[in-house]
Amino acid sequence: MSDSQSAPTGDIPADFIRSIITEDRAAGAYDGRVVTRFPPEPNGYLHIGHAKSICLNFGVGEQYTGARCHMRFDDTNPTREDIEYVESILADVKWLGFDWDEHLYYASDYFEQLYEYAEQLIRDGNAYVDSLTADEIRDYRGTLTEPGRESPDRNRPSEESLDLFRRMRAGEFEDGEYVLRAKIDMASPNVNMRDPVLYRIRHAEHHRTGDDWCIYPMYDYAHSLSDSIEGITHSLCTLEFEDHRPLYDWCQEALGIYRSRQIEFARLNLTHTVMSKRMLRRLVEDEYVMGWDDPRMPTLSALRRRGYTPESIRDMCERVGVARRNTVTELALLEHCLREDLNQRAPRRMAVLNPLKVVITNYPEGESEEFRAVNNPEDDSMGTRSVPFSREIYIERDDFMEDPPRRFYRLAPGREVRLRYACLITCTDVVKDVDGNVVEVHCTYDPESRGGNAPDGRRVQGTIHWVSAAHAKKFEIRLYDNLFTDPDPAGAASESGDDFVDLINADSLEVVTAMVEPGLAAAEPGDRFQFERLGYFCADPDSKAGVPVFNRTTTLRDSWARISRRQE
RNA sequence: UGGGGAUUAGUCUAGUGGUAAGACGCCUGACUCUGGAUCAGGUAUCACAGGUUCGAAUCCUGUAUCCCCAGCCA
Repeated sequence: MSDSQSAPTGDIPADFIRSIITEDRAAGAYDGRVVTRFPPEPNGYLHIGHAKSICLNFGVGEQYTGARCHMRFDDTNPTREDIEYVESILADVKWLGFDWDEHLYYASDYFEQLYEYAEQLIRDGNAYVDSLTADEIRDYRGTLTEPGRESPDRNRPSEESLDLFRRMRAGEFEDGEYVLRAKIDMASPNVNMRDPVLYRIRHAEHHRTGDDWCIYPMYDYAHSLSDSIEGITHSLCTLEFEDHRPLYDWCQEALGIYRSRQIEFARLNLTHTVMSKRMLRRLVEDEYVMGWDDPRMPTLSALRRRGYTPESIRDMCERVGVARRNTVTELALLEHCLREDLNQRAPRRMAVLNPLKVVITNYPEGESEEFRAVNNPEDDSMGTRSVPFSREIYIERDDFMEDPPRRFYRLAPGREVRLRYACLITCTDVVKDVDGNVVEVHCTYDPESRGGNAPDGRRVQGTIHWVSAAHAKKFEIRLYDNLFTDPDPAGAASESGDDFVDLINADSLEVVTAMVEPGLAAAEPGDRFQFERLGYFCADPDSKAGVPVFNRTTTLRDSWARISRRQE
């Protein structure tokens, strides 16, 4: 048996971070506690990349007994933040299925305490108020290969710095007049350690503290201390903060406060999309997409609207794992996770996206009947439904070919196929317009095959979906394709010197009016279905009562498409 | 030699001195009232070059390539 106290709950993935945590527990570090945190700045919408961090931090918080994960907003820059973002972020984390219980925090809640700590740094000679301008500070900082120079204010007596710092807080100075700097090492090979700025003056209204403050702490300082204040044991962040770790440690050490450990991991990148905030904002603001939740965006709100399940996203994050290597995960993995999930739970329906009329010439005019259709072959408990059938139906244009190639086993002149759940039909005639386009197909049906099989046991190769013309509803369906056909749009753009928006897939959105089975009129926004042989679809919030609008979440795997492509 | 990281199949991840594992993708085939799902099989010698060792993806040395850092952003 395992030793009870340090035993993790359930199966824990063996990534390097969890290995560290498990070892720490076994060694009794942090009194056996495990506390992580997810710390976004409320200045934008969460995207699929954030999902990895959320799954990691909240995942760890769930997997070890007694562990927890704090939800914390790193709201230290009032000029770019807004309450709108904190609300959307909270909603997205909840949607993914995570819970912070009562542990919702804001760095801004610690402003007073952070200020006190800053005074302590000054008193201890570990920080000073500097009057250099932003340009001068940059100049004094040196370069990557040359050491920096000390500011003339570096040896300002601490009483004087203390006085100036208090007056900074009191609002006696303009933005930029003074900053508080840590006194570390201007010659450090790590430029982050060359007396980094800890506080700046910003006469701006903060979305939570209003105008209580006109000085705001910088990220490195606020983050390190917030972690310490909350007793975070493992502070998990992305690779680009690696060079900040010495400063993170310095802040806690100089103050002699609780020590947290920062551990960096590689962020998630996905093919066929962009993930940088700058690019996503551009797509929205220049109206290449309809908004942050346009179903083609990689934001969590967009994926939700498109029909992705939170389970599929979490599954993908788990499969991708956690490591320190910069990588790009194939979109195909996310799509696989999605299909696997939806295959189990999405009820089946029939819809024809690109209709071709079929007249069943030996079926009595004006009559109709109903066939029993299985709602989900993967789950009997989902039951069956009845689908109306009549003399005229619609089938998919792609399911008929006048002159079919090898291995095409759908409808063609003289061929017999099965209408799913209904009966066998044989094509007897083709009606064309003056230009020679097929506008209608005539078939006969075998009355003995009602239900789908012929009593003589003969087999057909193809089964196609259909909708009764007399009963069909016409609904709008939005078909989405990747926003970028290039797997690495950001990389391709920077390599060729093009603007990344020039790489946008012109066919990323196609709107069609489809013929669908009548029962679908009752679909509510958010309802997901599999339209048989086509893909997964989700009713959009744009739906009106009785008139849903569907988004295609993703297609089904299509091996015929691959075969026919290869035959060309 | 500015500093810090990384390098295992098309992609992601495991393996931490004993003869490369899993997932996605792709390819074969079986099955099928979704060309879906499912099932079976296939798909790399571990960036490179040396060295240590009976034995190296794992240890040592060197080389190469890629990523991050010079905001009063996070």
